[in-house]
Amino acid sequence: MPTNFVQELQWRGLLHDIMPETESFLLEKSTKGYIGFDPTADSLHIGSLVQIIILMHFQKYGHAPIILVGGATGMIGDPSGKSDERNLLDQTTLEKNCSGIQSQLERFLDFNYSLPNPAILVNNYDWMKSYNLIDFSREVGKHITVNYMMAKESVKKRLSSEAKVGMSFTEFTYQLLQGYDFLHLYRNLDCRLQMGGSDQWGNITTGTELIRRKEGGKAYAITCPLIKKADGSKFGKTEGGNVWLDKSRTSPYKFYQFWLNTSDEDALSYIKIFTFLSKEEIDLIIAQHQEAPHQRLLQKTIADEVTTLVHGAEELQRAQEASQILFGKATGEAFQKLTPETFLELFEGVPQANVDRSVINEGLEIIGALSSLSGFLSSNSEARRALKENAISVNKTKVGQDFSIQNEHLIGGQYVLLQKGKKNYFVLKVVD
RNA sequence: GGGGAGAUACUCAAGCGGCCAACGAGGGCAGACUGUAAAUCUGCUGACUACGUCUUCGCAGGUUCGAAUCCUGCUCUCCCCA
Repeated sequence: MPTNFVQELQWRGLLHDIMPETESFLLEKSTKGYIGFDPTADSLHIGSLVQIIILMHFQKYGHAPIILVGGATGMIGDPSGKSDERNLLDQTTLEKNCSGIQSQLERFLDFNYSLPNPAILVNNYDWMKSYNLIDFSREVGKHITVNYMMAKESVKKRLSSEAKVGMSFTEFTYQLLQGYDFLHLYRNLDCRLQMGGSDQWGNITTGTELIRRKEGGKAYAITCPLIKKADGSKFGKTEGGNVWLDKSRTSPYKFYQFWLNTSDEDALSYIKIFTFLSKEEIDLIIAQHQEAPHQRLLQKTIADEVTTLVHGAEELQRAQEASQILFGKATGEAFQKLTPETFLELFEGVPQANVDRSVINEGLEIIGALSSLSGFLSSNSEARRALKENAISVNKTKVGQDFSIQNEHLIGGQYVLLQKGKKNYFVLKVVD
């Protein structure tokens, strides 16, 4: 059994790099630690979920987690892990994004002030906005040499020949701003620890260095590995793009499905990273999974746990029911018996288009229904192609090129389900 | 400022006057197989009123019966020197 925060991260595979003495420091007393979140969108995605979970563990072991929303640093753009210069975000977008992220985080961490270690949320725009260039140069710039900054991996990479474009001064300065954040939190909130993905190590150490030189203080750092998929592709992406935590961007059903589709290999590590199950429970599940891999107990457990964490038990149940209907035995006839209510719940978040009832009365050609009329597929050519490849189903039944949609195909007299392949759905809604 | 190289579809990358809607690779999509997985095999991957037609090879002109391919100008990128 892990007895402290660092051990917990360690057995879960969440520990990549740690500054010496960090573990003993955390054992000494309850402290504060922060992770920065980039407000590049108004919702967090599952990439950030790892960071959130780390903060949850952190709070669980009696420390106070600080969330720093990068309202100011978001305006600059972190060069870490990027080979191109980033686009700058404008201020209104940033404000909107910051507030979106804040409200999401409240779900995961306890902000209750009566606790000894409540979560705290800060936005670096608050102290950066009025910080002028002269002060910055004198207070921060003076203490860090360019030589030191150039030695960082994130900078080196951009200066080397493998980079396609040069690095702007703006991005070069980024590490100083992030370093200053740490200094600011150290001074004002007595924050002694910064955590983040392993790509942040350089930026974090600029902060600890700054604290050492300015204040003669000791600050600590922990990074976690970047989550990778066994096949090398990027974690957290699906055909539809990012997997978001906001249910209006990624429906709970899709979210559930994302985890359910995890490969066996990845699932072994994900269950430790993304669930709060104990080591004993996890070992048991893995053993059972290996007995009967086709049951996919491992994936189901992860999907259940994470969906509950992010969307709650009620949404999980719906996602499970939806999955049952879509991937269970229900096909063709059974499917067509659905009530419009259930149908709608199932396909909440699935793209929709309206069609006039008169069109259906005359019989709607499948090619038109797929492309020009609905926009499900981008062209008639693509529709023809898909039909030729036997990829199109209407109401879970495969159809060919000459199929046309009639009144009898309507579910509850109102809906038709179009489908390309196994996982791409589209709903046609008939309107009078 | 001087010299050199280059810009081709989602990405990389062939093609260097007609046989080019454009080799190949990657990616993506689909089908078979399966566990809603992985691996593997197969097909597709500019558009359309579709055995035909139309629009694409940085941008704008020109030469030619005919150009992604030749010429001129422009824009942008990279490399070397200062």
